[in-house]
Amino acid sequence: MNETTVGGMKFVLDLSQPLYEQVLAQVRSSIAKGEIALGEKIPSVREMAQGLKINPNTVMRAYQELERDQLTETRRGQGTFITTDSEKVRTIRYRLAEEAVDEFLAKLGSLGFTASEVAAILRSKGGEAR
Amino acid sequence: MNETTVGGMKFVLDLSQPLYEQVLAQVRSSIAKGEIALGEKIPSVREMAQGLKINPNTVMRAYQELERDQLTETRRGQGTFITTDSEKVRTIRYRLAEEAVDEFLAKLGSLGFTASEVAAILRSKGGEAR
DNA sequence: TAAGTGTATTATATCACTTAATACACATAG
DNA sequence: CTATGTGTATTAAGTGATATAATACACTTA
Repeated sequence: MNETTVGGMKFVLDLSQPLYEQVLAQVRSSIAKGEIALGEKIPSVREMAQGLKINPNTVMRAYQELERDQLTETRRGQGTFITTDSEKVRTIRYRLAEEAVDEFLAKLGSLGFTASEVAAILRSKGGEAR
Repeated sequence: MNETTVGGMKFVLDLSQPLYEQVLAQVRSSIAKGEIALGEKIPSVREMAQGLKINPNTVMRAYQELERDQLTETRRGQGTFITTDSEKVRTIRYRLAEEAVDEFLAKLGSLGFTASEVAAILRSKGGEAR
């Protein structure tokens, strides 16, 4: 596993997905899990780019999407900071969860599984989400 | 909704995903749900391409993946037919379901949801998968 | 003033996807 | 045998998203 740590956050990047989406998802995950404190500064665009060995523009793209979701606030000349509003984090977290659920149910629905079948499958694997 | 019907199967294509994947998924869905009978012939590559207004090569790509999964058998000069082996269909159906479950649990796990939380969310929306 | 922030711009390269145009091998109806 | 309809292969071209590179500018702080 090609694992890198930048600013206290772990990153695993591959080529199966756009890099900016992976960076976005993994920073967001750190925020959602509370692995990074509210109000805390995250690495600068250039730092992150160097640490991950990718282009600053690619990091920028991820950072801008974080700000669009109001998970971060950027202060010109200072850096990018996690929001101090815990309600924002909660909201985004549940929004993303709901999207995942909808997509999941749609996919299983298209395969002809009923709700109770889905529940049964999940019960047999449910131990995996901590 | 840009809906088209070809060979008794409904198709909705958009630009959010590769066309060949959408065709693949929607034919597969028809098979999994039993909307199309085992052994039945599906539209020829050219027919399907014309009906969906896409390139024959794109349809080919979808059809070849169906055959690789052994959901179809192709007979040169005759056409493409749904497998007569119901066990094959069952197998693929569960494989796809399992993949979807794993992906889903991984995603919610990365958002810091526990198994019981996932179960709770699903219970509140479970009515949607038939 | 210098160094470190976010941000914008322009250019280039690469890759997946899609289309287009042909051509070939095979099966079947006439 | 011929015509038509199958799957299949090949080559070429175009498009769009992604990523990199190089540079510049506005702002903050030590």
